[in-house]
Amino acid sequence: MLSERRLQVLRAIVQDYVGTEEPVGSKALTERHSLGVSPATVRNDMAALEDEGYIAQPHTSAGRIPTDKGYRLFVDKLAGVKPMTGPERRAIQNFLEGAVDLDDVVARTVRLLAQLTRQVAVVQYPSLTRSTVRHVELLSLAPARVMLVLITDTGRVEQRMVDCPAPFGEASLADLRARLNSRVAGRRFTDVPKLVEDLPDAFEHEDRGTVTTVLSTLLETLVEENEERLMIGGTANLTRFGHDFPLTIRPVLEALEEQVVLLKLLGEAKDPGVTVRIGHENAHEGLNSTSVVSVGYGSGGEAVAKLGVVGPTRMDYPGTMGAVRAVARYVGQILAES
Amino acid sequence: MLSERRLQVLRAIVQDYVGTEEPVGSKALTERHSLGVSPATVRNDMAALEDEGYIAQPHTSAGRIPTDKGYRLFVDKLAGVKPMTGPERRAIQNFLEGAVDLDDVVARTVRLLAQLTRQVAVVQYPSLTRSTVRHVELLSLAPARVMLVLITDTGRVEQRMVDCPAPFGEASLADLRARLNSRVAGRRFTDVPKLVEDLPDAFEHEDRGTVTTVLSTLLETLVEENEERLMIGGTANLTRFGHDFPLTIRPVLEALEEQVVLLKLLGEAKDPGVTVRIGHENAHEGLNSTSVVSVGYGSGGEAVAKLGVVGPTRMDYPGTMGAVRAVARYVGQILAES
DNA sequence: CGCTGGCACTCGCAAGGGAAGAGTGCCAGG
DNA sequence: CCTGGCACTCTTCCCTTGCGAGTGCCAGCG
Repeated sequence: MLSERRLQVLRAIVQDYVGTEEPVGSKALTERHSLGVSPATVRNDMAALEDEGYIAQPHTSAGRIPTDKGYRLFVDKLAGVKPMTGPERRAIQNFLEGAVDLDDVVARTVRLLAQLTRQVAVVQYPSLTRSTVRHVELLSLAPARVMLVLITDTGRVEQRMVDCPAPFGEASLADLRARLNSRVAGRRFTDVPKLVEDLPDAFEHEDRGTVTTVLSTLLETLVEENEERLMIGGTANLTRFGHDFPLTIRPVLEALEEQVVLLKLLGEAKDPGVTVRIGHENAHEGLNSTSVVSVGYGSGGEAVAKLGVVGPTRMDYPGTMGAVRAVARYVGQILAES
Repeated sequence: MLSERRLQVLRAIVQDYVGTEEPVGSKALTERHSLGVSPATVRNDMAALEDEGYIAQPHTSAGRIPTDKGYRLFVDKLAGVKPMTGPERRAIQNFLEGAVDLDDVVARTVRLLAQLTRQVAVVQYPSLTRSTVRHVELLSLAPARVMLVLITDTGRVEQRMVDCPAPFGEASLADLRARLNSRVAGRRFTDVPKLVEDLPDAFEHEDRGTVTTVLSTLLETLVEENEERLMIGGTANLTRFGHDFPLTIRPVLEALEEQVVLLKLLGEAKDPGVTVRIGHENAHEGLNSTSVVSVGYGSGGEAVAKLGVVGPTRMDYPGTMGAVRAVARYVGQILAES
């Protein structure tokens, strides 16, 4: 177990390193923080912290930098979440309120997060599977061609083209539309399959094929998980990564292009609160020198999607966590209103 | 006027520099290209080319590199567009054919372009203003709340919420929907305002306010030009920019985040064919060391949107132009089919 | 008149060699 | 258990030197 002072030393190291981006030595530490002890004592503490794996030195004659384990301890025990100031809150609210549609909400959120944290922001569109159905619309485009439009309570719209096995009359279409909506409107996506399974029985034999086709397209749309879209922004902030950054930035950019990777990344957040994954805790190897701060957001009490930022492990954790949490909260409000 | 041989020297310099990324000297040139003259002669030609501003030398004792003006001459006079090979064409087609919806088409196009050119790809969504209306749908969400869904022939879907001044019955809504569609379906967006201007007259007095509101929302959606969305990808290719790239890459990333800038960039393409803007020809100053290769694409004969790539001025122009042109062509086909 | 080989010159770049400085670990004393 | 002192280890920076690539110019040749 580490003594209280050693924890303070670790905290000081993290703070200084985050600020200066340079390995921090014992002398500088005692000068900048009033620890009440001499550099020599700090050196002993540092040696102990290094033995435990919380810090490391890049070269023999350099100062110490925190390891992933060190950051982890810092985040878990030593740092709180820095709340946003009043003006910041108001700015967030103002900025988000101007949004005209879901795309716009997401776009604004990304920009906002990127600006606040000065890092790369990732925002997932409200997930289909956790939303409820607001309305299903069917449009006849040709005798045997129907367009299916699905509208969710979060304002998201999905559309699919359906090629019917047989021509489908306007009357039947209207009938299907009405029956479908009366069953699924307002229901959760996960409940929809059960709710519609006996629907074809209500139709004439000749229409059943088409009804079945339409329904299966609907179900496909509902479960289609690769339809989990997201938006990223603030990639220009990657240039603040560090000195050796050509090597670092490349895999990060590549990872950011892989939606699958990103979704998994955000998806790992399980806590109701802000989740932080540091360095090697990220499964994807291109992101081994980055940390991901993420949180769920949603219109009601429950999270329908995630958002977060990706930055260097050397980041201002309290500030970033504060910003992420605040933005998620306000986005949730905006979604609830619309 | 430059002699034929000097033009060949310029072409050789561009080709070599693009290949090696290093300033090219007179000796290397004569070795790699059979110009039929000695290095000394080439030196004279180089001096002349430098006087004319087509090439420059980074340091006194280095080889020459092409200037923007040099690239311009190369693109205009010295290089053709390299057509895609058969297998490449087939790969493009296969890759694009799997798309399920417009978003997917655009996403695939971006990935494809980025991979083919190994550069940053930018694809604009088919513009609203140049498309035609496939269908307008109206959904009653609450007594005085209507959702307007607009579907275009390119498969794009836009939706807006409309708060009505007065409650609006289902019957009136159905009436409006029918009248609206019979007038505008299949028509070009630009014609819509004229087509609907007398529509409120057909309704009862009490509904006119609502009809007017719905219509004006529709018109807003049609003209809303900042709704010009686009998708970018392949940013990881930025790391191949060059050695001094931390300085170069930053402004480029920043420019790429500004949709406005990008749209303007693509928009500048006026030619029916592939447009190339080299270095300082780009208005935006962050893109002074990049070239933009863009072209319009569309489902029919007419272009409804643009796509292109952004890369270092030192790029393989013939290959890039070929890829951009081919992709645009196939995307157009895909859009026409859907 | 244009091309060619030769030659002197310029300069950037890489390698080598100190010198300086930062930071550490350890030890003896309070 | 903390502190000041001290020897030691590296990295970093700077300066010098040598090399090589590439140029520009010139005299000669077809």
